[in-house]
Amino acid sequence: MARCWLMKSEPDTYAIDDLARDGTTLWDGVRNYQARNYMRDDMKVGDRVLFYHSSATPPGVAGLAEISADATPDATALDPDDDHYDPKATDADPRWVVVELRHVETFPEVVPLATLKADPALAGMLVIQRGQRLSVQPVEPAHFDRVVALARGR
DNA sequence: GCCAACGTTGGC
DNA sequence: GCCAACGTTGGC
Repeated sequence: MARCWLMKSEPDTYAIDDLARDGTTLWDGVRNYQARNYMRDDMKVGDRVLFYHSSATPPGVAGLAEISADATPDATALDPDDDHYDPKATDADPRWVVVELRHVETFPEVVPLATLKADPALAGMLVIQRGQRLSVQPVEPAHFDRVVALARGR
């Protein structure tokens, strides 16, 4: 059974429209161990993803994606010229991973964080918790489906 | 721009 | 191993 996830991106850096244009993208630059462990250990091809715009107006879920390749080493950690370079990463122990995301759908309108917070059906969803900064989060299937329904105006 | 929350680092 | 200091995230 495919799992469900929420992945955050600042649209100024990489937005759902960029993913729609590219088709697929390598999700690089993650430098948080919990997020990495989810990507490395639990994400599998075919998993469903809520694509979330953070630090946006408004912040919220902008569309859907799916995992199109399992975790592989993150080359940006090994590149001294890259913003995400990690001097502790080596070829033998790359430390960080990427997964590949494929665009599935761009919602007609972003489902705002405020809407998620106001929906009783989404009580307990991680992204609406105060102080929840994790950029890769597991999502319960019922919550995932509810967000999709909200995007459809239902 | 502010600030709360959280993760990481490094001295001890 | 503790914990203070610092850096980052991200909503508002």
